[in-house]
Amino acid sequence: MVNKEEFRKKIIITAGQIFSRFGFRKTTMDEIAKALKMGKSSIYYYFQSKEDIFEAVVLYEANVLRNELTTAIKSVESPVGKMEKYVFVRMKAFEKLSNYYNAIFDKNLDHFDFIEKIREKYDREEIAILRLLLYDGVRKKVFTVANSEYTALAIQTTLKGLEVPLFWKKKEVNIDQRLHAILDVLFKGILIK
Amino acid sequence: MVNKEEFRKKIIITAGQIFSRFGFRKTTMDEIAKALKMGKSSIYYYFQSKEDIFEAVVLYEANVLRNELTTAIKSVESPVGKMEKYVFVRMKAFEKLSNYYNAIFDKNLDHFDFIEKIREKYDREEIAILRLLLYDGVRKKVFTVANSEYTALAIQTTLKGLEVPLFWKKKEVNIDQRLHAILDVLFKGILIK
DNA sequence: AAATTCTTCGAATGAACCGGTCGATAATTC
DNA sequence: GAATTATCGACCGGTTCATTCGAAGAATTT
Repeated sequence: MVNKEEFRKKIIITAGQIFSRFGFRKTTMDEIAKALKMGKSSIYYYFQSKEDIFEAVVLYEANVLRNELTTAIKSVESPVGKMEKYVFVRMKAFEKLSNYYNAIFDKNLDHFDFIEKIREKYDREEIAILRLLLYDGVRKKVFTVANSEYTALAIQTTLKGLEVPLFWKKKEVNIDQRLHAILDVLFKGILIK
Repeated sequence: MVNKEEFRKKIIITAGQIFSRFGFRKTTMDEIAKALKMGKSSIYYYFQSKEDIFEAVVLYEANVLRNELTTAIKSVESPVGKMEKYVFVRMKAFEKLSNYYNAIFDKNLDHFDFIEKIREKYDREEIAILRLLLYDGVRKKVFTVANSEYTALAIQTTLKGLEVPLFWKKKEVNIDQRLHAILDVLFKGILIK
């Protein structure tokens, strides 16, 4: 191995794939080890515990999401496009992540308070981004917003509302459809006539 | 409950959803019971064992697939359309079913020989359908096939080849793309010039 | 309404599983 | 060839899980 840190990352990515598929509980150390073609005990050379791996995965995944989101909004010019892109990428990511959450709501997972921390931090970042998108739209005379802070908060609340069914049942999700509808409403209520 | 058989079916459908998501091994009786809003022990009034439920689910699912396939090919007129539709529906179904298989390849699942039986029966049926589709195409002067039996077998082999990556890794599957390519090749090699 | 049958369930059980430890032993570095 | 780094098999104790069993709640029959 080139480097211990390198290999930790490999573990994080591999474990992340399994976690995201089966959740924390249903994923076993043996599976992770097998996927890495190594003995179960070897993993403990790199991580203290299963929970530690999980934490690292969530941290890593949060970073990936952050990057995806920032590149996503950079890839489009128009305020409407940026907002659309942001919302889509965000929801797509949460769809993928829903299994992590399912795992967490699973049982007595009180000791995962770091998730709460991440979520809070991420929420603040999201508000900031949304406010920026709104502000940019206003500057370009495409949006009309009384108070960007409050509007950003409102949008975030809506997005969180969309998350719920994802974590509720894996059944058919008409998310796309509802997403379009919501964006439509959002813009029609926001755009300068 | 209206009827014991009715309720067995309900169990099969509910259990099927969970099995298809987590596989045989990772699905617990408690989960099935909870999804049915009943005590775990109650399930044993309807089924002898977890394996029995699994068998019933696979049987049921095989039937569903059969129906989907026959209605699919009936929904289109042209031989090319029939063949396309058949192949698409079949691959879509196998994509969904891949988790079942993952479950089976999991461990020492030797006692699931009924799967082998079903597969054999299904393979024979598939050959029959494919041969019919080919024969129909020939009759309508759209296909030109030397020996419909052999050609049907060749097509089936190709389809099975497509299954492999599904059961290999859950990773991004560019199945759709490859499917199109294969159908293209198939028709170009088969169609009357 | 008593008896009988159908259905549900909580508690118990024994076996398998699983996260984590430990000491041995390769593999690599110095 | 000693020291350090990395891997692993075997094991442990607690947990989980499929399954059993007997009790008892509903429903039906007598």
